[in-house]
Amino acid sequence: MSPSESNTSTIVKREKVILHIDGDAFFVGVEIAKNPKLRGLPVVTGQERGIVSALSYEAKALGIIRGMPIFRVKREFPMVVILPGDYRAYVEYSTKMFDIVRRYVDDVEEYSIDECFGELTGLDKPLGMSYLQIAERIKREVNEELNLSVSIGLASTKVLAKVASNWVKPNGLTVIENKTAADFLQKVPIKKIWGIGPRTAEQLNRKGITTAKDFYDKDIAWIKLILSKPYETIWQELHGVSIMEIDSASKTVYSSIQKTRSFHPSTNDKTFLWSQLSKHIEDSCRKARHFNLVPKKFSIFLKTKDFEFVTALILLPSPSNSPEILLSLAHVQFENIHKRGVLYRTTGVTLLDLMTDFVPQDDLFGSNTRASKFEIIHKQIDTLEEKFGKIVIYLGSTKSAIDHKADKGGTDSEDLDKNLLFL
DNA sequence: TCTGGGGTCCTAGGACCC
DNA sequence: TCTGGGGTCCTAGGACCC
Repeated sequence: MSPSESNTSTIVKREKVILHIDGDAFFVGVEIAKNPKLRGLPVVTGQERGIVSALSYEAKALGIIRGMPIFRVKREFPMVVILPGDYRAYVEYSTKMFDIVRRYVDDVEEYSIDECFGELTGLDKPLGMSYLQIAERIKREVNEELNLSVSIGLASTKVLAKVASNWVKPNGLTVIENKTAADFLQKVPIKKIWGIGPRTAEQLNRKGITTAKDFYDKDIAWIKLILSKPYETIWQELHGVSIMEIDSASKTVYSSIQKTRSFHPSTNDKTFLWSQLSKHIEDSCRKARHFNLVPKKFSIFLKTKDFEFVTALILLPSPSNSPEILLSLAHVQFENIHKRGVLYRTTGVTLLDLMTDFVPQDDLFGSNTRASKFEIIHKQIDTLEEKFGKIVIYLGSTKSAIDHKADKGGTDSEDLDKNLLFL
């Protein structure tokens, strides 16, 4: 190589090849894989939640939609098979699906339980297959080994790969080349593009942009002028310029931990609302301890019947994942934000500014000494709970939230009584 | 007392995703 | 989709500092 060549950074910008794989009606797909007799039947999951979480294509054809109350499904569509969610199995199948992709691809981003991206760029030569053949192999192996239907997209960017995998569903395999991207985008409503939600779609609609092609045809300067950075990225990606990297670092750290629950009917009952928050604080702290994370602050919120948020942000004097500490601070704020006569439908807690491996420093006022005692207790409780394989111990302030759940569950209430202990 | 210009850090809130 | 639960990222604006 001559000096001039090496100087002029002769990095040929090779187009990337990105694969996106998306499970078809994943939860229901797993249920069918577990029990093939269900194939071809209208099936929904979500029995335990009281609303439809996932549904088979046959169920969709009947007019059932996600979020529909289970009682309505029972009443209006008695032929439908209603199943409780089996999250363990979904995770298991998900892992197996990603493992199949990893047989061919090193760089895999697990985007959600039923979706991943894979970086195929340059793998055609070593694998001795075309990119399309690699995708076909992956698809066939998932189909045959897991009895699972998936749709795959192949394109030069993540955003286009998402468009592609969505193009033919279920059981599709679609390639979008940069040359033909515009033709595809003509038939895609702008709100269907990954990263463009209802707010931005509406804003764009008002400016006459209704299809992804309309957006594609705009000048980048125009995009910059009226939208923010993420939308510039989307525009570039639609044009085949890969900006978004495949993020294969496996996800073990969280930057926040959230627990929320809605209930029906909405209520103003202070004791009940507080016990819900109490449970959320306990559950979120438990999760934080499990991942060895400690929040520096946290927020509590109430959502009104009309979907209005009221939140309170609380700074911890010293980082802690002991619920007792958070509870005492949260209680004051709860008193502040709870308004008489307002009906609430949801409560929630978010742990924020999570630090890892926190070792409490002693301070002059001994507040950390207090925290340490709680920490010791919780460590012991966590060990105990792990041994029994289920949660056995809650604080007294949480009791009525648990009782409420038992009421709703009906048959579980005996079980719950036997295995729960309140401090 | 008033006047600049420019940098960093933090926060609240908005928007999005599955 | 009249709306479940769990997340992430970006940005405008304020505080504070030369």
